[in-house]
Amino acid sequence: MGSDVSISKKISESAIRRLSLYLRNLENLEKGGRETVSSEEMSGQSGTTAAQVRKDLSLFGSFGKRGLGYPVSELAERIRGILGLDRRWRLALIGVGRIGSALVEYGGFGRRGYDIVAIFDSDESKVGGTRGGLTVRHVDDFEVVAEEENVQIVILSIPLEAVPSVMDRVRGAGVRGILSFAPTKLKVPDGVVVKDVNMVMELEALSFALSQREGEA
Amino acid sequence: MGSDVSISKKISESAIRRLSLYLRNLENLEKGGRETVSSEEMSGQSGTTAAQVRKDLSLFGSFGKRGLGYPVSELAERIRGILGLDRRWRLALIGVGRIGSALVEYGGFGRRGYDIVAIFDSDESKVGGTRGGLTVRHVDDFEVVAEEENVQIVILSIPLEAVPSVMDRVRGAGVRGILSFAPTKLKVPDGVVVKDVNMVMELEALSFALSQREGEA
DNA sequence: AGGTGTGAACACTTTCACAGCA
DNA sequence: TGCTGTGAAAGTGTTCACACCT
Repeated sequence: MGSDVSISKKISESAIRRLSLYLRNLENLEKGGRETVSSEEMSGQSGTTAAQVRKDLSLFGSFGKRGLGYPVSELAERIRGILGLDRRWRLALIGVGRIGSALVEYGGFGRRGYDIVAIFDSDESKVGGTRGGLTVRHVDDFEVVAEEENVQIVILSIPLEAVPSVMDRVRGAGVRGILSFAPTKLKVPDGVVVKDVNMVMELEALSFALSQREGEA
Repeated sequence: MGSDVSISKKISESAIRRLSLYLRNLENLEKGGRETVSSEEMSGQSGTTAAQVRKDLSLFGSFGKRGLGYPVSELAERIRGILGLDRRWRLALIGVGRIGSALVEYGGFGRRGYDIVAIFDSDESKVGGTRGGLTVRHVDDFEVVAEEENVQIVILSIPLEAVPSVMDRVRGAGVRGILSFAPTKLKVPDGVVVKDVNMVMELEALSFALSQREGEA
């Protein structure tokens, strides 16, 4: 039955991350005018194996042609569909510190379907200022504005001590997705999805690996 | 010779990430003056299970006391040792754009043992300027300076198109660890460890999860 | 009693290897 | 022939359950 749409299997986190990587590589190939690509070549660009690429793609359907490979543009389009990038998302950013400001001013999110529609801070001296063309609002107004602006995803770039109070507001607003830069495991109700970006954790994984290596040979 | 040092078992990436999280939670407990903590409580703060916590810790030794739990300060100290945080690391940052500047100016790395000792860019108009008290050097000087300054880890906050030329220099300098914000899989020689921080990938994993949910119920 | 440390069972992910289609 | 799609095998990571120590 052509139930192409709703996926019943459980898709792993890592498979999704790889899809995201494949997509970026496909988009580069597309720019170069390439028509088809093999799982072998895709694996080289993604640091994985050809079998892994085929398995990942086969979770969502049969996109390739045997003997030929995958059609570049079509596959890219399919992956965009899978990742929910065939639509636009409305984001709010809370915490206009160094990282928060850098993110708003970066402006590259829009190109990938993510529109930052409102930004917030609790610091009165920042409220009313602008970043990347948006006016900083007070975080006390978050629930109202989030509703008005139909915010679906929140980017949290706030320090540890701000987490409890800010999270009360975020939960109150019924936001379903959070991209968190806060250095802690957020507590959220069922149904809310959190992804963490944690530089310190990555650095620590790095120093662990380097320390290990020193011990050897 | 307590064979405490070199670990023979294979330690998973995820176990290390959890250790990093445990450490942060332990340091918070320490501030609150807590003496001991159970795997049960640690699991609550880390979003995992008590068994997982015990397994993770047991990979490196027996730090707890049956019937009592783990001594907070001592365990924190042990984890710091495991993660290679009982020493200082010398970092260089390449790419003083928005993200790069935010990272240097953040200044919080020093507190955790990571000293940024030099910063680089290829943009002549930025070279000679300062960020967080450091003078921006030209990336052409990277190899020389990295040697002089004994750089062990590089933070790469550069755009895609700069990757090939910058990576030539980084490889040439014999750096062993890279924390990359570049939106691609870096190609490095054996023995060089790379950790990626990729916000777009996390956002895409988020929109995938949210899209899935919409299909349901 | 209370809570760790850990082998054994289970669950999930990746790799292999090959049938089958263009 | 060339390369996909996929069951089956191998490998990894997580959970269970309980012996054992304080």
